[in-house]
Amino acid sequence: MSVTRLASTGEMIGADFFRRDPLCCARELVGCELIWGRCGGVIVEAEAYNAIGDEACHCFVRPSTRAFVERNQAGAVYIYLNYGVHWMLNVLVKGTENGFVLIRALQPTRGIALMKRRRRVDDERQLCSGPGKLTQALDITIRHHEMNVCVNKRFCFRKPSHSVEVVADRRIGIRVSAHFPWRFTSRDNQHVSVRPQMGGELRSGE
DNA sequence: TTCGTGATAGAG
DNA sequence: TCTATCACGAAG
Repeated sequence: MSVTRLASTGEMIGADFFRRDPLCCARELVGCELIWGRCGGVIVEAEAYNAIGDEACHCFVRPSTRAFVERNQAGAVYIYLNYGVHWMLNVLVKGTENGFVLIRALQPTRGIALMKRRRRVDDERQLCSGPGKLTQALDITIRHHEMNVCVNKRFCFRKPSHSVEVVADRRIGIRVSAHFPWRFTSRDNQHVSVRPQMGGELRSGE
């Protein structure tokens, strides 16, 4: 009986990774493992937000977000409370284009029992299959805001041990600029928050 | 489908 | 001060 292992190589992702552009970072983060203290999981869903020309990015409407970009280095986490309930985990990309990657879903790999207690669910698919779920499972809150994930081995990203097939489709949950195909998911993965639309993959001319 | 929840920003 | 908005999730 074969079991799919989703372990990472152990090689930590450095700041250079985030000194490029948000699309490229979001796409390549799929398959990487997020380590957060005693817990972690493989990223199976991520979205890109561009600081310039993207109405859905907080930079478009929030002066405080633009200030965050100015004062922080690539790899800093940007955390905010959504709908008064859910913390959102983003990573600052500061390079050829500035912006953020929103981490939207994980396939749990470590600290699963602890995450189940925090989430008060037993089904592993319910642990981290959404941006608000994963922050609850990993106990990510505003206290982590502005922490840099490229300098601390306890809170970092690790490169994948194997390549993953990535699907690009429209971003979800936003009311503006949703047409950009800037959501990246791991193909057929059961831990993705919402399955990509049929035919929603990257097509030429989009 | 509806609704809770609080940070943020902008108007008055 | 007041109000609109919001990258969500759970319940029904």
